Amino acid sequence: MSNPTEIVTRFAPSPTGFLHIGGARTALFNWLYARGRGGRMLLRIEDTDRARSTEEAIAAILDGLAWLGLDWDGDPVSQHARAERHREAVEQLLAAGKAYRCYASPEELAEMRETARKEGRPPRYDGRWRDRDPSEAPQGVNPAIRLKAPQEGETVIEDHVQGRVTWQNADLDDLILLRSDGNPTYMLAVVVDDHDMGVTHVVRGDDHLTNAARQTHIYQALGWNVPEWAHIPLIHGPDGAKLSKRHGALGVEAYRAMGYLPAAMRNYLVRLGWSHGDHEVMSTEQMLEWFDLDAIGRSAARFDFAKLENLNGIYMRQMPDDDLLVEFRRSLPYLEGGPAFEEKLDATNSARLAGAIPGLKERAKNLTELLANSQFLVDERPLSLDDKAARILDDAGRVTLAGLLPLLTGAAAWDAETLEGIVREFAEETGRKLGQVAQPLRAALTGRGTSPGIFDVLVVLGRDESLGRIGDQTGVPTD
RNA sequence: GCUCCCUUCGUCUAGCGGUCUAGGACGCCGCCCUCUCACGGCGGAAACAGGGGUUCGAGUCCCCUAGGGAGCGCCA
Repeated sequence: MSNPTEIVTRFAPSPTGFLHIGGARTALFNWLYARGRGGRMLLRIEDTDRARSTEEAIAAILDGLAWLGLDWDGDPVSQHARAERHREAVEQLLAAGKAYRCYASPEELAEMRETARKEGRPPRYDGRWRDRDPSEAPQGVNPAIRLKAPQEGETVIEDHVQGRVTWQNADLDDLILLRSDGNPTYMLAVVVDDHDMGVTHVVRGDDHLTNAARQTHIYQALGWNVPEWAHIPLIHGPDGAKLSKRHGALGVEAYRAMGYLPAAMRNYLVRLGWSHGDHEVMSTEQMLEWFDLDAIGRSAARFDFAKLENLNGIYMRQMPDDDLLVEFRRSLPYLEGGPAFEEKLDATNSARLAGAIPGLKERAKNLTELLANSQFLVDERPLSLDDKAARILDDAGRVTLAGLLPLLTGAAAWDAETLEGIVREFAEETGRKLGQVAQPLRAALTGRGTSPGIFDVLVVLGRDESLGRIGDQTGVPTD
């Protein structure tokens, strides 16, 4: 029922851990390519390794994709569940004489690799059972099934990213299709599944590049069309080495916990290895329109937190206040200290938060910072002061506040314009610079040395709370 | 060891033989704005890995060297 020219991609993670950052980018590329061209993206869980696959990992991967805003068509396919079909394909190959039973023991195999290495040849199977008569099979040994791969000539793949890549068939060996316990190998399963699922474009990490050559042999033996390939470079850590846990190879949920926005994450990831002229910030719509496999670079990119941070800040500032507020509240359960903050969001504090968002979002590059900078809104009197605030509220600072308090108490209206007028006038008449008044005020109102504009803070906290907090620092009780 | 891939500012990249005295972004430095911190604005330092070719002309094409990466399993 599928359109013959329709593009079908797939993301095929193995559920042995979380969705790491490289996998997330691979998924994004698959998604962009398919969705940008009216095609479909499928999801397949490569769970043939039963010992290492877990339900939790599957859940984490689906959750990570959902958070990133990447969806797929149909139900996720379990590779393990298709083992019968994989065996069936091998029977077909056996019947056609394109595969054979191999009785070589693990010891023999190890020895083969050893000698090959010594002689400066690539370590590979020597094909000792390739043309041997079945009657020579040892008793009581279950054979593995190997592909009878071409031994001469060369195998060429035309890759959308890597270009034309050529291997001498002599350097490739007869890979195992079915293990001696009857279970299909990854190499076989991938080919059969991609074919059956109608995948037209295989977009994956370039650690699979050589696999493409060997898988091509399987496609050819089965008489199937070879899909289009796009092997994208891996992401490296800041030091240029393979991305490891101490770099950025965290699960995407870790980025959520650090307070990054999914949209910013997508934008950062898509620019790693791909670009469209000088465009740095682009909407998802633009990505879908511009993204192309042929424009992906061939060299590995390093993961740079500073740039992610900057992009995330841009997204936060660009986002409408209401949207950011929703996103922020939704992420609270995942942020450190978020749940405690959430508990304090009664009607009053929620209103304060909503009112403070415009001033807050200019000053935070991620939601974790936004949370930290929002803390003063829900803190209870009397506020505890951080070091900087304590220094500002020295004797002189307290005297200043004591002088200002009555004027604020008598404010005709509690809006930014009126309050600014009062404070500026007070500063002028008492021969102080505005900063000499604003800073003590800030310290008293927020308990910190930095905050959004002080007049906005006064308005957001409201008259009673503001006067109360100032009073707490002058020793003059107001309620 | 063998096979394959890669190499432009610290980082992500633009560049698809002449428009490159190499452009943008992050980061960094300086100045401005300013009630703090940010935002914003302006300016600055900063790269074609090295060597050979090809060509009238090379960051762009070819080769070599060096450096980096990936793969070489009855793992995926």
